[in-house]
Amino acid sequence: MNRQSRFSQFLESRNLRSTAGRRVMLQEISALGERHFSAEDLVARFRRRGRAVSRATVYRTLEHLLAGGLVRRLSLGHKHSLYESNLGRRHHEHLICLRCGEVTEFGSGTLERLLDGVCRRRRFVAQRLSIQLFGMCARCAEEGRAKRN
Amino acid sequence: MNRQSRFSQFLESRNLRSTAGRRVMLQEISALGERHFSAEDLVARFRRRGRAVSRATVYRTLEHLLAGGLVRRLSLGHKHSLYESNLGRRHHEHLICLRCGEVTEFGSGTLERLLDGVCRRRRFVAQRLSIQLFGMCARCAEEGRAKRN
DNA sequence: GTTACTGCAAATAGTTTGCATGGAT
DNA sequence: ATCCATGCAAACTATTTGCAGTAAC
Repeated sequence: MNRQSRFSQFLESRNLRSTAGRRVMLQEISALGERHFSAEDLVARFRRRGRAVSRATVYRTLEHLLAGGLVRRLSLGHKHSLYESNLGRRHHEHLICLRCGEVTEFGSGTLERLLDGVCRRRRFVAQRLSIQLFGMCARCAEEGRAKRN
Repeated sequence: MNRQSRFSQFLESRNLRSTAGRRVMLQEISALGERHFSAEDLVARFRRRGRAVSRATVYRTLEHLLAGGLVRRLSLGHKHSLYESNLGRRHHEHLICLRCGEVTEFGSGTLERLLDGVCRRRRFVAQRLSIQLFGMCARCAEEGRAKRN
């Protein structure tokens, strides 16, 4: 099932209406592919393309997309949230470089199985994982080493 | 090495001064044991005990304690940060119940080794892990099941 | 004596909300 | 016709900051 129809279905299932703003948002988010984006990024992109969607609507729609599992919200150490499209993507988590800000992704079946085990043992029903490793990427670590020598 | 002397040492190493406010904060945080607390919690506790430390100082001192590794900052899904004392504690991560808000901890050597491997392979130097599982605790899941039947 | 620390209040930034109007069903 | 969605601006919340006075070294 594609993004469009998943969204329509979600809207219908909750008695939400298919409006221009919502369709544009879904479209724009699809266009962003695997990139991370903030609410503000979206507002700016809409402006640039002359299809204004207000900040309020962006935030409200993001809530719906989150509830419907079409996007994922990330906490990568900024005071604002970032989001990423969540359709047709393998589960993954993030490595964040504290020096240059680079964000890379990693996924691991072993990791997921391990956490599944943790949950099963505690009869905890996980709905959402949030895993981030903060540190220094290879390049920055290398530069740091060079400087110290 | 105990908390007090680790803190003194940290202050000294950075040319920071040992002030009343900072000592009181360290004390109060020790008294909180393994509990999680917000910046605001601390301000309130100081008020109640008649040893006022201003909000600004609380935030500024928390920064130092974080830098010195004496406390850890947690993102448990609120808009404010929570903190926990980080001395004499085994590494652990958190399970957060989205229904009742209960937070439980879990630690796993296997998990740490696994993530170490991920980092080594990418030559990423991890400084800090942030792992949260959001979902439903055993009790809430049970109640949910009961209600649906 | 020098320099760092503190408290206050104001500033900041991201996000949320009330309300009047417009649009989907 | 109903009731949900939108835009605007104002509200809100956690956190940060400038500054003038105070305390540690």
